Formats: sequence, C-alpha cells, structure tokens
Amino acid sequence: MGRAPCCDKANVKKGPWSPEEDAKLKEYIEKYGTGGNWIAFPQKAGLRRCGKSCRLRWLNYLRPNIKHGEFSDEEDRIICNLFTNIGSRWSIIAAQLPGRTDNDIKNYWNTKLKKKLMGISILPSQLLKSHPSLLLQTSSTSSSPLSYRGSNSSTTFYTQTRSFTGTLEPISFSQSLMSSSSINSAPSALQIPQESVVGRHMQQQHYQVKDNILMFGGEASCSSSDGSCSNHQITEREYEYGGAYGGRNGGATNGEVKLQMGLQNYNFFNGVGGEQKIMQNNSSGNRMWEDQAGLDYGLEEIKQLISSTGSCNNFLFDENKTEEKVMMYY
DNA sequence: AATTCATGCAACCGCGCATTG
DNA sequence: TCAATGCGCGGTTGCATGAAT
Repeated sequence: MGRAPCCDKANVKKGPWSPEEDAKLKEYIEKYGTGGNWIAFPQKAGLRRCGKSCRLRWLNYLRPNIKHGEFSDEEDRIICNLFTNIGSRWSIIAAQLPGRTDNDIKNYWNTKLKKKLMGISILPSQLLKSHPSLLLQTSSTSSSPLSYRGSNSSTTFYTQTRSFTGTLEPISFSQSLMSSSSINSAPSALQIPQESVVGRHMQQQHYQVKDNILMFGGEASCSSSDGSCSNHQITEREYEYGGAYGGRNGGATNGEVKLQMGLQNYNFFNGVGGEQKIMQNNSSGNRMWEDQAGLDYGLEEIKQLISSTGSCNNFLFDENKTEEKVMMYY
C-alpha cells in the first residue's frame, strides 16, 4: 500500500505552465503569500495544478531575483567545490549561489559541468568510435592511427583546448589534464582531455618535465576562458602520435598531437573509473593503445576526479586567468 | 527540404524527513 | 509513541529546439 497522492491527479493540469497560470500564481503569492500550505494553495489561488507543481514553479521561476542564463566561472568553481565536498546536495549548493535554484544547478551539472569533467579523460579511441569522421593524421612519417614516434630528447605535446562540440567548453584544461588517481595508478600517467585532441579551434600546449615534475602552464599558458594559447613542455623523451583529431575543420595540421614521456608504459588516458588506455609494447615491439575498461562515469568517480587534484579550484579553473600551472610528480 | 539525432531544460515523481495532533 | 500530513530534495522523464545528415 503506497502513500496517498498529494493531489487529485485526474483533475490537475500537467505540463508547461501558461503565462496566465504564472500570472495567477505570482499575483496570489504577492498578495497573500503561500499560506504555508502548498497542498491547499492551488485551490485558494484558483489554479488547477498540484500544490507541489505550484511550489516548484514559484521557487524555480517566478519568485523574485531568480537568475537565469550562463553560469559564471566563479559559480562553476563553487559548484565544483561543493560537489566535491558534499556531493549532489543541490539545495545546499544552491544556497551558496544567490539567485540560482537547485533545479537549475542540477540541470547545469548534468548537462554541462559533468561533461566538462568527463571530457577531461575521454579517450581518443572513444572519440573515434563516436566521431569516425575524425580521421587520424600523423604528423610525421607514421601512417598508422595513434602511432607515435619516440626520441630521447625533449618532448612536445601539441593539443588544443577547444571543444569539438558546442557542449564542451574550454575550462582551463591544462590544469585538468592530470589527476592524482592516474598518477597513483601508474607512473607518468597523463590524462588527455577530450577537448585536447579534437576541436575546431586548435591550439598548442606543451608540458614540461623538470626534475620528474610535470609542469603545465607557464609563461605561454593560455587562458581557459578565451581559448588563447597555452604552451607546456615535457622533457626527457619524446613520443608522438599523430592526431588526426582535427576533424573537418582542422585537418592534418590542426589535429597534430605529440606526446612524450620517459617510461616504457604510458597510462595516458586513465579516466577515473572509466576506460583506460595504456600504451605499451606489443609483441612486435610497436607500442599500442590498449583499452582497459568501459567509459562509464559515475558521480563518485567524477567526485574522485575532481578531488584527486586536491582542490577543485586548481582542477578546473584558473584563479587569476592569467597563468595556469600544475605540477605533478610521476 | 525532410529526417534524424543530440542537447538543454522544465516539470514530474517518489521517497525521506519534519511536524503536528 | 505513532500515524497522518506536508515539505523538500534528488533523480528522472519528456518535450522543444537546433544541428547534422
């Protein structure tokens, strides 16, 4: 035996609210308040709606000072931080963001912010599966997809920070490249965000390794918000896999991806709880990317992904928008 | 131009908690 | 103490819209 319904389902209207209903609701509340009883509210206000529906409409859209539209970087940062600490307690998170509703934040998280995080560790193979039109193009003599060249000298990692779809906006990706989880799981782990390899607006980034510290950012760093250039460099040993991730707009030049690390096994795409790619030698001595798991991110994993950097502020967003620098031990 | 697909968002639903009698 | 009731929250759904094919 379930609980009694909160209202007469047969006699209440469902679906989108009309302007007339909105006006009625707003007018009544401005005159008399909510009356402290949402269940009884519709009858008093002359609305054929469920009380819960009235409450939701008022709280999320009609009450004063509701803020709609784009979330600022600061708001992103707060959401990210709070999610790391308390999880999906949207009402609490909303309490920290004046004018924002829990529903708004929840939707924003589910549709955009989470994707940004997931984009950080999505894999090239995954991209190619879902975007076969993205032909691989090697930047050198190699013709095989995801191939790379190695050398013993300095390393350059060229990539881009723009998304390849409109939903993956750049979010200081250079800072988010690495997570401690990937670091912990294997030496020299490096995550390449989705937007790092496919995009319509190409950029170069270099990652530096100095004294076993991978350094992101620096003088040539780019701002995440404007998509300007960021340069990072990795020294020690160079491997390069030609990225044909340029897509229809980018082509060979834009899609070039170079990457180098100094170890034999490279756990570049170690998504937290998701698919891993490990570059390793095969029997014929060629290095290959190996799928390790499916790409399935849960909230816990995303939380780990966030928290693994120690601070969400450091993870996603640049405090001062002028320099991005992340140092990691490998 | 038509169709399909992807995305974002408003709204709904069910459950747990708090309050009240 | 306990049952009834209402509130609030988080997860999910469905629709509208725009992009891609």
